[in-house]
Amino acid sequence: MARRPGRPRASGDPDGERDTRRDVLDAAAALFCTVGFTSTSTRAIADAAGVRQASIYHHFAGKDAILLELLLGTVRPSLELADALAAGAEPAAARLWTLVHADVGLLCAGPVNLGVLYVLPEVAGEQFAEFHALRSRLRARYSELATAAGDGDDRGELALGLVESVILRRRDTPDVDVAAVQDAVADGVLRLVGCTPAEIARARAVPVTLTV
Amino acid sequence: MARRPGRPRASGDPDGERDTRRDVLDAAAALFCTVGFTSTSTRAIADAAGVRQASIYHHFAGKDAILLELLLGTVRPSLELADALAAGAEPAAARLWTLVHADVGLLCAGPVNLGVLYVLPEVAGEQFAEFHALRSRLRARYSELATAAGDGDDRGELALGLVESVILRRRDTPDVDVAAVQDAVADGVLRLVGCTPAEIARARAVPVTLTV
DNA sequence: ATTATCTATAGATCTATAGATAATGC
DNA sequence: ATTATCTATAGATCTATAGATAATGC
Repeated sequence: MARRPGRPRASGDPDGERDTRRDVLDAAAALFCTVGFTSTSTRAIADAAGVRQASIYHHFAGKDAILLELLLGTVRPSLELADALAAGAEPAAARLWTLVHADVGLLCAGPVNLGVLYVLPEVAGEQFAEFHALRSRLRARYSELATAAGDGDDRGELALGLVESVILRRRDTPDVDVAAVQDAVADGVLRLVGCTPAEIARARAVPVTLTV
Repeated sequence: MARRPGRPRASGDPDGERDTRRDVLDAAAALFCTVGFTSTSTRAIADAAGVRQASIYHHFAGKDAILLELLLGTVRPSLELADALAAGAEPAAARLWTLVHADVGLLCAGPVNLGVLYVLPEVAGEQFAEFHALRSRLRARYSELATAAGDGDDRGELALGLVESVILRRRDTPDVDVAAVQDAVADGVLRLVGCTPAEIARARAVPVTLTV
C-alpha cells in the first residue's frame, strides 16, 4: 500500500496516509478558536497534529501563514455565495434571506467555531490584508442586498453584524439549535432592514436558485 | 507640594501625582484592545505606563488581574443601567430603546474600544468567572425587556448580539458617527423584536427616568 | 534524487520574584 | 516604619533554523 515518500512520523501513521498539512490546519483551527492565536504555540499545534514542532515549517512559513489559510478558507465560501446571489433574478428580500440563512449555517457548521478567527485581535495585522479585502467585498454585497430588500436605507452593516453575532453566541452557548438560529437570524435581518411580516413570509416562500 | 511616599519613578513624575494603578490600567486597556492579551507583554504595558516592568506587580497579582479589573469596569455600568430600567414603569419598548441607546453609547465612548475585551479568547478562562456572571445577568435583562417589548418571542440574544456588533464595527471603522449609530441600533433592536414603525416612534417619544 | 520527517539548539523572549533604594510619616 | 519604586535575574518558555535520517522514485 503505497506509502508516501519521506521519513515516517515518530508518532505513528502505519499506512503513511495522513495529510500532515491538513492535520496541522485542523489542529491549529481548534486551538486558535478556543485559546487564541498568540497563546497557541507551534509546539501545541504540533502535539495536537501528531508531528514534531519543527515539522510544521516544512508545510508553512510560520504561524501567520497557517492563520491566513484558515481565514481565507472561511470567508471564501461566504463571498462566493454572496456573489452568486447578487446576480440572481429573485426578489432581493428572498436572496438576502437565503444568504443570511446560509451564512449562519456556515458559522454554525463543523466541530470548530471557526468564525471566532475573525475576531482575534491579531487578525488586524497587515499580514492578513488578503483576508480583509475579501471581507470588504462581502460587506459590500450585504449592503447591496440589504438596501434593495428593505425600505431603501442601507442597513447592511447591521445585517452583517446580526449574522456575525452568532459567532459569540455559539461561543457562549455551544449547543445551539442550528436550524432554529438560521431561521431566527434570517427573519431578524429582514425585519431589521424594514420588511413587514407579510413580506418576510413571502421572501421565505420564494425558491432561490444559485447560478454557480 | 505633598509628594507621595515611595521611591519616585525613574521616568519622571516631578510632582509625584501620577496614579500608577490607573496608568497601568489605561495602558493595558489600549494594548489589550488593539494587540490582544497574550500578545501584550507586561513590559509593553510598563513602558506605555511609564514605569519599570516589575513595578506592575506591586499593584496587580499579574496580567490576569489587570484584565479582570478592566472587564468588570466595562460590564458593571451596563448592568447597573439594565437593572434600573428593568424596574422602570414606562412601556417596555421605551425602556429597551433607552438601554440599547445607552449601551451603544458606552461601547463607542472613550478613546479605547473597550468592548473588544469581551471577545478576547483568553476571557473564556475560569479566572474571569466573576465577569461572566455579570454578563449572564445582563443577558437575562435583555431577554426580559426584549420579550416584554416585542411580540412575545424571546429575541433577547439577537438584541444583545446586535448591540455588541458595534464592537466589531468600531474596530473596522474607527470613526463612526456615534449618535447616528445609537439611533440606528436602538431602532433596529425594536424592529428586530417585532415593533412596528409606529410603535418605535412612540417608544422614542417616551421620556424614561432612571431610578438609580 | 527527492521528499518528509526527525533531533538538537540558538537566540529571543516573557513572567514573576528577591532584594536594594528613595521617598514620606511618625 | 511604611510605601512605591527600582535593578537584576532565574527559570520557563517560544520561534525558527541547521543538519541528520528514513522513506519512496527513477
